[in-house]
Amino acid sequence: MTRTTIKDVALAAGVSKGAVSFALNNRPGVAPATRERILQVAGEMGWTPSSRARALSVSRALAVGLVIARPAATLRADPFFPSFIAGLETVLSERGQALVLQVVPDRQLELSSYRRLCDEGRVDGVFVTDLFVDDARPALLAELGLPAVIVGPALGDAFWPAVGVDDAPGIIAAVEHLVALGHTNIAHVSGPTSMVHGHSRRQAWATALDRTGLPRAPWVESDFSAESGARATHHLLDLEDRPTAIVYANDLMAMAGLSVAIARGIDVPGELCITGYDDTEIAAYLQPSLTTVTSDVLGWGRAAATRLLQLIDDEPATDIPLPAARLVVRSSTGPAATAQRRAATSQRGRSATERRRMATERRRMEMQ
Amino acid sequence: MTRTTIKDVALAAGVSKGAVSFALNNRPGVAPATRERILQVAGEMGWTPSSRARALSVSRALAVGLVIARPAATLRADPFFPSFIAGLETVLSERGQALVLQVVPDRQLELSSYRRLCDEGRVDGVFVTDLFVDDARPALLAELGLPAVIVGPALGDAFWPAVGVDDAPGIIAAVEHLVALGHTNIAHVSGPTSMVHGHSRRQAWATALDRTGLPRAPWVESDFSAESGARATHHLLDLEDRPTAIVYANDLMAMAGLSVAIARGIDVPGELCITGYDDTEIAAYLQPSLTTVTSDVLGWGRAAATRLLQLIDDEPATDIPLPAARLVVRSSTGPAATAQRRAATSQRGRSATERRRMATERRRMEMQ
DNA sequence: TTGTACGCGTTATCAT
DNA sequence: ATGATAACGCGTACAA
Repeated sequence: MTRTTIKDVALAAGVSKGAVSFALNNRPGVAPATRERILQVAGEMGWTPSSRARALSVSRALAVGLVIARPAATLRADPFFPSFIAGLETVLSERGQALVLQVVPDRQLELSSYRRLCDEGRVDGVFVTDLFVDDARPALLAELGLPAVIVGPALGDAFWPAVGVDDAPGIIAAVEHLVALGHTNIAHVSGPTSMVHGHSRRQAWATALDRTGLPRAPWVESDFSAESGARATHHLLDLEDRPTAIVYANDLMAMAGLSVAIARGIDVPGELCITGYDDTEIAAYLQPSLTTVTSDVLGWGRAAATRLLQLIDDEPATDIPLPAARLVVRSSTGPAATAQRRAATSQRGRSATERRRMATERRRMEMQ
Repeated sequence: MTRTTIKDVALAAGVSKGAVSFALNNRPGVAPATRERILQVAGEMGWTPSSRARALSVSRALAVGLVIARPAATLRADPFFPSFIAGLETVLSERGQALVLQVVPDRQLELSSYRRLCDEGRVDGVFVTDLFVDDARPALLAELGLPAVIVGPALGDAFWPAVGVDDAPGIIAAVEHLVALGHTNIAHVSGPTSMVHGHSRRQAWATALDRTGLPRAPWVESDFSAESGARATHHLLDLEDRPTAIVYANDLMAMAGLSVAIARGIDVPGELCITGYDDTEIAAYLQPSLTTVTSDVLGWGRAAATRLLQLIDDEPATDIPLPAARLVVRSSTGPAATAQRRAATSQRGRSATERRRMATERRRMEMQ
């Protein structure tokens, strides 16, 4: 028993292949009665057009590509891709487009990966994620003539459309939240500033500080990993003029930082406030729970997919509104008045035991 | 400027299309000199065979599929898929196979998703993950005649080959580790026992307890989420005969449980020991760091991909050895002698302040 | 080695 | 307006 083809259906319905094709893609030129009969027969025979044949004949891959250039170790800790891909899928699957995924360990292979996807005609367009400040991909894709959507904040001279949740508002909100609580020494642990989202979050932090007229605060460039977050935190806590708050560029580093603080006997948020970015599942369940920035990554994926399909089909771009990144205040941030006083007296003044008592007291209250 | 095809290359090299095809797939029947010249010309013209045309002519999709049936919320917190996919890719990409990924929100859509992938001829085979104890997919795929590899521990009457890291040894090692430390009341927080990995981990826990002759201990069925882990932990800690150790079926629930314990003023590992499963990136950086089970998910992906391609090509199965899941001992587990004593006296005996002092003392030591 | 049929829909051309 | 016919897309594979 071989696969049923359009020919079989045509034969069974007593019409030509063309008629079947027209009926299926409901295009004019087929009498309503005939169309009905054809669809009926096709349904009975359980025929679905072969996407390989279709792809060849329409000169389209009927698929789009996503290349992720990350070592497996850093990929598994990132909550972004699973949600983003889930978002893409909601749009792609209903439009009959497949998602071809490639994972490569570094940026060099990434370029050849895009090139191959294009040369082999596997995809009609691609998503570009994890953009670097100096990224070769947009130019390569322009040269290849392969439609692309940049996933992330728009770059200056964007040849390709960018679809992204701007991360600045979230970071700015975090800083403003801390300022409102009375903090004046708000440090930052950034991602690699060679990456667009590492850079933009650092920039947002600096801008927010400038706006409020606060003096420069220390920052450490890290790489989004737990290990780098821990190291950066140790560095900041060893400073003469220790910050009373640290804004991290992601949750993973923030969580590692939180642990470092606890291990050093520093009370959070009493003596040190911490904010993250991503709103990881576990963030709300930490002790203390993590104040962080959340964004609609699922919607982001939907928007990116929609935009790419428009680009591929030469349709005009519709504006897809995305909710801005939003600060979620939890218990890793708190009033600075207290924090200030405590930080000032922590070395000698108040005893370590007393500080711990206060910390536990607060936890009890949080539990209700 | 239109795409260059095999015809263009043949013309330029002064040979027939067939010759070019033979040369490219280095098959006999072409003189070495001619072959050389053809490849030379093809290289200069930058020609890569169109995978759509190839797919149609060889009656193969040249792609394999992975369908993930998870709501986005639970998908983003799972460290498994990113690593697993990275593992798949190392094998697939070098074999010229594309990975078609589908994400659907529930099990019902999952079935139609596989069916469509097959009917449209998009893939030559698929991976089946997140197997349920009573799962309809193996039968469906057998009926469709679509090659499949079950990702996970082998089921009884496996029609399809299963490739998986057995999770039992890891859980058993965790229990034995706790027993060796002197624990006698070792509870378990499981995943859904309707899922194979939820079931098998619970089973492993029970088996390990039986082996050591310990009495039945309480367990709570949860759903792998942080929220359910927290709830289960509260339940266990409210028991009359409170466990001194809890083995969780994944890190996310374990981390939530850890926070619950801390919030309730219960010292970990002093009064309660905790183990997870997955070895999430953050696990090593928690305070206390989490004892958990690690497995080579990347290698698992490689093995699954290798096996599926063998199945598709009707090649004999080669045995791909996978390292067994391994316990990683960190500081969320500790001597039970102490734990026992403390648990017994915690209500009245030793004061809360004193317990906190000891906890902090230990943290200091961990930091070195 | 070459010529050509084939895989399977889509679409342009043509006849009714 | 309906529907049939045939060319096309691009490699692969077999007969010549």
